[in-house]
Amino acid sequence: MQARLPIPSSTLHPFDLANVLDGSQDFRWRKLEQGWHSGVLDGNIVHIRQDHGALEYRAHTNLDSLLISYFCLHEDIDAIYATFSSRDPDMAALARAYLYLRVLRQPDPWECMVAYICSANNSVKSIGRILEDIAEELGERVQLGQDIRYTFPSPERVLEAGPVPLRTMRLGLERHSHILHAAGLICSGELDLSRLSSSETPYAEARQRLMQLRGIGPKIADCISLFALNKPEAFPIDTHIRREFMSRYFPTSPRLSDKQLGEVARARFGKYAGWAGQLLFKSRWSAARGNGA
DNA sequence: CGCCAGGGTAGAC
DNA sequence: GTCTACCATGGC
Repeated sequence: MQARLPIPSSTLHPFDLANVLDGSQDFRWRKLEQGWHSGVLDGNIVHIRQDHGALEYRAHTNLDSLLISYFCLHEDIDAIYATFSSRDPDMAALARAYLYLRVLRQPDPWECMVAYICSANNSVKSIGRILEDIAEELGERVQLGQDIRYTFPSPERVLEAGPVPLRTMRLGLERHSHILHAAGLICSGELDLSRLSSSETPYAEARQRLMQLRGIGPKIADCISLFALNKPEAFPIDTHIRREFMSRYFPTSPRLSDKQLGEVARARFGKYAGWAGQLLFKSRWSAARGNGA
């Protein structure tokens, strides 16, 4: 089936699909021809492209609500940006440079968890390759037109497959055991990701729970909280954001610890600190890759 | 060939 | 609490 979703118009922060998907948050999107993008969301293969003020997609079932949530089409984007850019000229300038940027709300916290466990000391390209390898080996084949993709396997599927497939993939840095460990906790009910995703679970609690897992430290717990658990105040601190934040705001002060930096950032940017952090990341990331914007 | 990649961990102080 | 070596793999 084909469908169209209207995109709420914003002159301040217009929607730009290609740039939104290039944000290095969700690693499995592929570019097709004529502006189409191929993705696998929550077990569904989907093709998307932007047609001016609408999002056009092809899928086997109606994915309206899933896509609205994923792209935050129901949110007041201008209001979100206003929370951190109205009182911060520097951040307002950065927001103008990256008008389109959005924090995606990934539908499967488990997949997001695996992705960012694999992100430790690894390149974005390698992370994407690992996720595709896991999907092709343990997921289910899905097809749309000539496009063949694989769903991301459930924790139950990963657990039942055991250590051999993951070990064979040579993920490096004990990542295979970290993934299997997390899958075991989810399947036994010791780790309830849907509860952590609930608005009743505060950011600090979700973060602390995630950090009890092997291979998940402060940074990766923040990434999962921000990208998949609906905790917009999570502020992942990596080398890019640290350098960008310190050079912009504290160029001469001594080094802040990660904990201090996170607290300062939340005090400065407020509830949507994570969105501000993504702007900082985008700035540093684009510069490092030689892109002007 | 060497260096780096959206860090985490254990062990030392 | 902070600092350090080490971790495995692929890209460039």
